[in-house]
Amino acid sequence: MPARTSETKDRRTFTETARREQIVRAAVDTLAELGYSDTSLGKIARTAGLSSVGMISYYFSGKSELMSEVVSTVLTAAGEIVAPRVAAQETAVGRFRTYIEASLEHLADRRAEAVALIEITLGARDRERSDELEAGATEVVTDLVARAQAELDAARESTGEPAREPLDPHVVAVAVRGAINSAVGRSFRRRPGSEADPELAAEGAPIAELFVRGL
Amino acid sequence: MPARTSETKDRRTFTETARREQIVRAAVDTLAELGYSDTSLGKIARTAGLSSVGMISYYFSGKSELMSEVVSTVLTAAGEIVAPRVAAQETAVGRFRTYIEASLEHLADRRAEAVALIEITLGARDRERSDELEAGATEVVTDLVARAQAELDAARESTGEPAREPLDPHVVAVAVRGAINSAVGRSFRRRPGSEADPELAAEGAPIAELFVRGL
DNA sequence: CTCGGTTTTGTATGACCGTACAAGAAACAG
DNA sequence: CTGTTTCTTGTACGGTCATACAAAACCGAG
Repeated sequence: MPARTSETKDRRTFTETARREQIVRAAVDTLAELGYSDTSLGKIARTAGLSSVGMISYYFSGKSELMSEVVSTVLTAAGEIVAPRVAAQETAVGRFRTYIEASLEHLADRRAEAVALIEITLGARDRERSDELEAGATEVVTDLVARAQAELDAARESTGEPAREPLDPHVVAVAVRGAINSAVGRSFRRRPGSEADPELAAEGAPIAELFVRGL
Repeated sequence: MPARTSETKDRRTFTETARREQIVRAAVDTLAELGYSDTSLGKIARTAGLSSVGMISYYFSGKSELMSEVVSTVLTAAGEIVAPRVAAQETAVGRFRTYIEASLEHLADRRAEAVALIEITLGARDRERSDELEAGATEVVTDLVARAQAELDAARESTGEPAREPLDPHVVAVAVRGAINSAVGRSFRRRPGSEADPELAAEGAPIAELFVRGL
């Protein structure tokens, strides 16, 4: 074991990162095409063009780690696209609207990733981590909803409009996330495959409008 | 083969109907507890208190038929509760609102059935039938949405209120169904088990209000 | 009691799964 | 060239699954 200056371990070989990426991509495509229950390491290896399942075992400690890697890869990519667009908005309503629109536009471009994520979330037996993730996402939306609500209420008060009975932001947030997932599912049913779906991207605006009107 | 007057086959033995019912109930509970991918005929037999899986094979042609029976049983029960309540409403908005409220109240009382249905829908490999079912349900909602929209538009016009840009009823319907499913899923995550969840039942009104405001 | 259908039990089979592992091939450093 | 590490291949094991099927138990009618 050679002594290094700062790091004691060389972290990742070139081959290793490339292989891991290749396998994760194949896992995403397989999950999207076959669903969680019909996805096996053998099928993933086949999709990836690997001649042996042993390959996957070499680069991942097991199926569980591979699935975790898929989830974190997909979520990280989504966050990097959506978060800055949301943050760029100046009003709370704009941020809420943009979250929905940007999410659907992003998912329309990467439907396989989106479906793979849903499959893992609903299919994996180890639900603790999935639930944690879902809860985190819902919490973000809850915050966006609450702030948009406050902004709209203030605006209504200043123009003398009658106040509305406030809706529980958490309930609204769950509805929003359900609407997004449902739209993605329908898009995939309507047109299976990995190509982008412009119809899905176009649904962001009306869905956002629907919820903003309701706040 | 004895010749009968009208029916050539005696339809169902007493034992047969009772056993089928017992097995379907056990399937529902198992699906709700373990999820589709961890549900097997063996586990279902165990839940039902049967000493052998052969029992299931005797009363059902296979796993596929059992799952179909679960789906149709659950959907029939739901329809019998929700449909008359919806039909009793006099206004289109009332029918739309009642659909959401009655659905959530019914599902709150029978969460195991609801979760089992979702598990089959998302987990079963034979997606044709599930997609057909989901499409049918969404079509019903689409109709409710379109009529409520028309009613609200007419009301706005008669009071001189400005007209709203109309939202695609199909997009709204998908959002509604997603919101319902999402609420059920969260209820089950919050409190696993088969007992009724009063919180879920109470969410019907605000969710309906949210969508009615948005139309 | 006896017989014929119905119901229940128990087991066998073949397929697929995740994982482990041995052995070979390739890349590479000294 | 040689030894070592990294990478790849192929196979084998233990387990679970859906299904099929044979034998036993049950039960009502004649």
